[in-house]
Amino acid sequence: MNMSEVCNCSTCIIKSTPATTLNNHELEKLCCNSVGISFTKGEQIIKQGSLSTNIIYIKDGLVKLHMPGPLKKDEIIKVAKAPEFIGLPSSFADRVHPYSATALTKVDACFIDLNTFNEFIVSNGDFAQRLITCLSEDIINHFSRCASKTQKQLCGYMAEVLLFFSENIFDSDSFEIPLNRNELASFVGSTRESVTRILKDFVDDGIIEMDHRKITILNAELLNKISVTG
Amino acid sequence: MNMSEVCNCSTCIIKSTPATTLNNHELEKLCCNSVGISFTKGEQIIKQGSLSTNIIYIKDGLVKLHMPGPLKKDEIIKVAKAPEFIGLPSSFADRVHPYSATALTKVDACFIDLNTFNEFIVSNGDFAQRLITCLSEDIINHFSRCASKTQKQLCGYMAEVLLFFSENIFDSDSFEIPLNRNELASFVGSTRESVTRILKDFVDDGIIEMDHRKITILNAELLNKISVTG
DNA sequence: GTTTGAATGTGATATTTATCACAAATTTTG
DNA sequence: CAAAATTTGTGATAAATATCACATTCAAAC
Repeated sequence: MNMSEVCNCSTCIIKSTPATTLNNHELEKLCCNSVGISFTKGEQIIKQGSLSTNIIYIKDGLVKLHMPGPLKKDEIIKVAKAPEFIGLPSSFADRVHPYSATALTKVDACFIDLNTFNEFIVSNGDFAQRLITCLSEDIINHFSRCASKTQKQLCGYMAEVLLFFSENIFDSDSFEIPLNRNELASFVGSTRESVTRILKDFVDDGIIEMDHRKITILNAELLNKISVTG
Repeated sequence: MNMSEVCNCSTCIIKSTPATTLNNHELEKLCCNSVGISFTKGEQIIKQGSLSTNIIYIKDGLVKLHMPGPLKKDEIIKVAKAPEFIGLPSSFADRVHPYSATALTKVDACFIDLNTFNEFIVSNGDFAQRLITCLSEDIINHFSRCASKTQKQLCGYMAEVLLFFSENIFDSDSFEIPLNRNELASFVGSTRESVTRILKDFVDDGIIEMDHRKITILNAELLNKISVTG
């Protein structure tokens, strides 16, 4: 964790949507009440159970949100890609984070003082409105992800997840999955062994090519069909 | 659907948390831009795919939020109990409802003009803040429900659902489940037959008493243990 | 009150996925 | 680079749940 980041909110080019509504004065205030922090791969950004005293904005990198499920098993709720806020809901509801967040790559984050953020919400209606949109989109995404997970069987959901990485995260047919098999399992809600087997099936059927974590999608159309069919 | 409700926002005693921050002038405005509508059991309040042009606030009754999952199967996302907003996220994100809402009992609802609501967000910071809290709580609840659903096996999640109805909805050990077996199945993410069997097991083990949809929890402690153990 | 249709229960069976046990490969560490 | 630790693959088996087919009960309509 490196806190020596020198950066200026006014000139920052990776502003969040809400932050684009801030005027110069507000941006200065934001700058004085936030700090840039870098994390290396594997470092914990949010610790489940801790108090949420900062708003966390990811400027660069990939993050996994995960929580120990009702049973002991760790469950990955979401793989988030910068730029994006993480842990927003817990800042406004419980105040205590129900989940952890861990860096999957090198991550640059801004930690913003919660009170300052709240002042913007109260004093700047547009800011509040944009923030509400961010939260709303997050819920809706989660709804559909959850529905897929419950209804599709494993191969269908695995296919969806591969397409998610390809389309939403890496924007490429070829990418290195930032999760090991165990993490993949807790992302799709299954076990390491089952994940291995499904992936092998995809390889055998010529749908993907795989070299450890490196995956190349050879037949996106078929993969999509599997994802849709379930 | 009955639109002849006469009610006054200023004197309304089932105000939403955000609405408690409104001053007299704003309440009057709310009143002019909202309308009370009643629904009978089974009526559709939100139709999936329709445009969200109103904020919907449930003043009385039970509602199910449900959407056709990735496969054809209907999935019940949530059983909501008044007082509560429904369909909030879609009003601020997509504008098109990703799910339907159907009355499980007689329902009294307020349909509030979206523009008016947005004006409050922009002009009244406290209103915005309370609304953000509502949304945040909703996400966090959904996170944990989703985690339970994926990780617990059916009997564990069924137990959780029974306790949910008992504790969160009816506040009683004895209640009439407002869903038929098929709906229950799409709530817990399983099939009608499996739901029947699990429920029967609970009866056989003396954990619940059951007469059709009427359920009495005899051994809440054990039910809770099953829910926690998964 | 019969009739009709929907909802529910139940057994037999098939599928899917988890679990266990261990081997092989890979990465990390000293 | 060797040793240790972690991650991954794989087969055999078990467990959970879905599916199918049909009987039964319940609710609604005439």
